[in-house]
Amino acid sequence: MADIKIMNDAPVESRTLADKVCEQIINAIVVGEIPPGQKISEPELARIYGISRGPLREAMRRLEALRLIERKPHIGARVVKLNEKELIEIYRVREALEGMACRMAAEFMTDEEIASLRVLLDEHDRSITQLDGQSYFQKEGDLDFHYRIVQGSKNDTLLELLGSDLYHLVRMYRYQFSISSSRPTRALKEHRQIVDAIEARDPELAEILMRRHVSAARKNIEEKLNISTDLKGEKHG
Amino acid sequence: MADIKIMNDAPVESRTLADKVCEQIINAIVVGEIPPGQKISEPELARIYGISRGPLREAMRRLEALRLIERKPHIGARVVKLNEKELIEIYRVREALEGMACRMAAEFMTDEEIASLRVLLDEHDRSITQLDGQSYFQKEGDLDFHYRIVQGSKNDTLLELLGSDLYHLVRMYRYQFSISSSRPTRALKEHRQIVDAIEARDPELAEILMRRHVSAARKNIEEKLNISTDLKGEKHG
DNA sequence: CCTGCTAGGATTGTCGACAATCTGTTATAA
DNA sequence: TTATAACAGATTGTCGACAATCCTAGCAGG
Repeated sequence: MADIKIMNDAPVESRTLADKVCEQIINAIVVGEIPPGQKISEPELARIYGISRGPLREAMRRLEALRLIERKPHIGARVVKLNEKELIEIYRVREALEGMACRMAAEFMTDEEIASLRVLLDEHDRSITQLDGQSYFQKEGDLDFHYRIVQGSKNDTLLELLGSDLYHLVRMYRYQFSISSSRPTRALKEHRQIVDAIEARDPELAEILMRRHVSAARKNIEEKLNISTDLKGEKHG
Repeated sequence: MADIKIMNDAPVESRTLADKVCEQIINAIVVGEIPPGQKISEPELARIYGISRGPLREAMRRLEALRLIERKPHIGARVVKLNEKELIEIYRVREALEGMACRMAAEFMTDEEIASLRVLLDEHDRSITQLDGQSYFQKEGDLDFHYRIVQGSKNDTLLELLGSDLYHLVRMYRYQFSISSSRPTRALKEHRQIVDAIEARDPELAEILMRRHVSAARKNIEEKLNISTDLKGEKHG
């Protein structure tokens, strides 16, 4: 059901071709349909999506701004190659930004939004116990929670930065590295603590908890990456 | 001398037309040469810059991503209208992002970079005492300092978010609202404290000081805006 | 006088074709 | 055999023209 209803604000309105194709390509890249590092052939993509190169190039400009592709003049565009360094960098940004968002959410979130957030967490709880925390929660469900917090900050700039820009990259990394949220139960517990702080209207605590939550996720990834690189190194010894 | 050498990474290389024109338009908008709220006529701009509408539209897509213009399908693009709400929002984002940057700068900045930062502050000091803190420091000099901190974080994602995206908007707001840094002497003092914390390799303190520094700037702006709106309200009574 | 419709003009969105640049190959010479 | 240079093919960058949509002025009707 969920798909990515979160991300697109306009449903199916009369948008321009470039916009529609852009969204399609975003999803194709995020899901891995267009693999990372692959060169993007403008004529080929134009043929696939049944449009001309004009709108396609406009869409690619937007993809470049989203850091989903990299362009070099007269050479071409490639889907971003995933490297762990940038992943860690993004989590640093998330820690700062979502910490601030959570602080502001504790101030400005409405009681209805908080209640709705609790319902969402209950859904996650069921999803975890039933499905052993595999499918939904690990992919989009977690971002769903975080997105709502950012919404609650009532800061549109923050919302656009995180929701429309960075989260595409986060989703992409999750699909590519198949990063499981590793400890869904633990994460859910932290989510509940965060909501508690927001409900208590305690901005400082809310920010600290969110920062620790994101920071923990980053450290977890760093650890996994180190282990995997260590294993790679062991092979030679 | 300074101009905006900070922002553009590539000097005058063989870039594409769209890129060069994009940069020109960015500066035109930031400086106010193209006034806020004005509708952008594609044929006219294309004629002015001597290019076709194709590259121009690509440039405009980038401008849209930078939040310098707003596009509506089939209607047109307008230069963003400046409103105080968004300005405050941006300062919240800066507080979070630059706080994190400063924390990381305290960890990863090289001794040479720190020394160079001190030299910069000495220049600012002279600039203030000589020119009564009017011209340079208030406009680009302050951002120069902040940019170097972000560079020192060694986090390219952070650098791109702040340096290539948000700072254009910050510069624009400064030109439009002619926001003086209000208390250059005070700001310089805070800058020195920040550098001290970085030099002491104290990430926590560095982050706190930077956040307070940005937060103080935000509150100062809020205060000014409230006063001006109050005055507006008084007129009617 | 005001409201709603219509036609004209202008602007945006899209397309196909041409020019400039890069990449890979091949031929030639040291 | 290796290195250099020219050539061919393909790809990207740019342009002008056509189609679709929107804004506005004018007019008919109430």
